[in-house]
Amino acid sequence: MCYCRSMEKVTNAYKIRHTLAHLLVTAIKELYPGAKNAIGPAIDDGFYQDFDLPKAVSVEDFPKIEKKMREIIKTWDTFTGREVTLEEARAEFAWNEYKTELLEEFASEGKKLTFYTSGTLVDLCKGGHLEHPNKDLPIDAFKLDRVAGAYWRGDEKNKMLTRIYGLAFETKEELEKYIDQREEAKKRDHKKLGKELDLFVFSDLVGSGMPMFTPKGAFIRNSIINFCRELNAELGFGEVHTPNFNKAELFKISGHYEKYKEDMLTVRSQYSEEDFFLKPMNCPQHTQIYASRPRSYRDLPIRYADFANLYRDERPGELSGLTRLRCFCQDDGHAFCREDQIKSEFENILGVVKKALTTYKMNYKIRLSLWDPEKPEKYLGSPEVWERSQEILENILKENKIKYEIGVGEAAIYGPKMDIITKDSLGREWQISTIQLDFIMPQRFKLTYTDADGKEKTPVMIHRAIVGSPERFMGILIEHYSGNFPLWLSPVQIKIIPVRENHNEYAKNIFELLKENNIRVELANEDENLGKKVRDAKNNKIPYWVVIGDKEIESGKLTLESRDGGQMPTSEGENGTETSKSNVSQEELLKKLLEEISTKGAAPAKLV
RNA sequence: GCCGUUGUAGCUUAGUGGUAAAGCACGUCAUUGGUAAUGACGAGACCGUGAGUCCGAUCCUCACCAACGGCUCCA
Repeated sequence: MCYCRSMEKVTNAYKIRHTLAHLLVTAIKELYPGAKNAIGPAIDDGFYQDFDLPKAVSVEDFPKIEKKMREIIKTWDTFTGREVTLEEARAEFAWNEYKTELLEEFASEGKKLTFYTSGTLVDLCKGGHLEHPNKDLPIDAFKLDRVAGAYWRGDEKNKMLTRIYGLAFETKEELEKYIDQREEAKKRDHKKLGKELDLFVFSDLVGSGMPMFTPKGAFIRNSIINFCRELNAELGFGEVHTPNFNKAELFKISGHYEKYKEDMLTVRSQYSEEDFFLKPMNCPQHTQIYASRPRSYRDLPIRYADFANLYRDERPGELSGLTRLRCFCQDDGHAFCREDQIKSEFENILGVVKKALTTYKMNYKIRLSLWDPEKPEKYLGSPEVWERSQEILENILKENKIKYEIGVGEAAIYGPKMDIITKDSLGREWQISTIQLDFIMPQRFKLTYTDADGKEKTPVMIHRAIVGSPERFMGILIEHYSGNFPLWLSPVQIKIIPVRENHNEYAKNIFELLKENNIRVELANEDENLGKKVRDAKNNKIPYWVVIGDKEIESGKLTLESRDGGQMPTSEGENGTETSKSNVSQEELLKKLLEEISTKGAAPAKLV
């Protein structure tokens, strides 16, 4: 069965991948009698195929399955299709409830039913195969990759099927290249680099999804937060400080209790009947700061920022490094404003988001996240309010000529949003920045302001985050920079390396000079040889180091060396590239460092 | 939570039904060395946790915990 999306381009690689999915079906049905095949599309790096299997398949069975596939392919001369009647289709797939469900659905939608045949295979399919599989399929350019569970039709209420993933390319070389690239990407993995560079740790005793940041890691996390603070000040967001747990009542009014109770952690007090909850977000509390005194239309927008810890009871299988945690924070902010202020508020925030991501040299895309009108129960508020608020957001993007894609069903429970999406080293997408429009929460908390005409009105609430969650963002940044943090984010910025013991004193003077100027400097005065000291600096991905020996002392000039040849690190950058050397005076060194730190480097971020 | 994989020293890994090996890192001593591995010696692990089978379990079985890759979810 194929799952060809009509938009999909039927390239040769597509045909190969799609044909392989059919081939896998045939092999599995021979090796596992009683196996039922469900869907099996071509994907970016190969294909997958879902099965309902009589017994478990594990990766150890892959060689046997691949061998069978290579046998069967010899018997596939042609791949031909023909249209069939609903009756014929029903009869052919009476044994397979998944196919039956699909063919009934296609028929009811008035779609044509087609069977495709090759060798002994007969499958319900739209087409898009190699015409002569035995001649055209490169049999050494595919490899079964992994096995995973997947719910039938993506619904967790349905039966879990076995999904077998395969890698497939047009040539063996491409396959090998892809596997190598994936290995390389794994070297950038923030979980691996986080350990190697001593940035954060987990402990079985502390619990899963609860990272502890070491001094170096905490430095980076704090630097990310402090940069958010600078940007918040620019936008007029005043930082507030709020408690970590609240009465349940707060979340009942906000609506989170009803919709997200399962994801909230309970706190019990021996002095009160009702449970408390560790807060999974800050917005309800911020409404109460707003509500603490009467507000005039002249006061708006009123803007609060918050970096409080948040707690979410994520399911164990969903946790992942720093990108998905149970305890984390957001660079959260809420603006309460009038309707006529929505546009400028959004534009200002968009501008600052762009500035931040430009500074970090991140690539990103913008998604307009809308509600799913077919599942209104997932959201708060009436369809009219949703239509109106979605239109406002879309118009802002259009007027500012900003490229965006639409994400149906990606909205927050209380309103539509603009999300900034970026990728990790393995190509998985993560939301970072977000700007959300909310007409609902202010109503639920009965927030008001007095308008120019003396009447009480309800403000609009804008929820926003510049980097999303500093922890997640740090994980993505580690991969983005391959651990080669720019100078302003580096826990250690420069290392002073004396060649021999008798150079230690001179080196110490330079160390003190830099330290007095708030440069994060280390002195390598341990009794080790030069090679080892330099190696340590490189392994720790320290941006700069200075070697001090007789030459330097005589000339009064320093030999400054840089981790990345003087270039700012890129996501393609890696350890071990050539370093650059230059001779500078102490004053020049200090000036150069201070300038690079204060500007944070600068080059336009690419909108992809 | 579900499907699959994994868990041996700080790190990376080897290995076995009879309580375990190596490299790096670490410590001591020697080496005063000009840019990715100076030498010698030493210390370091009840083999994720708990139970079971066995004369005996790191190894086999079960349960739990945790990590990784997916699915679902992601305020």
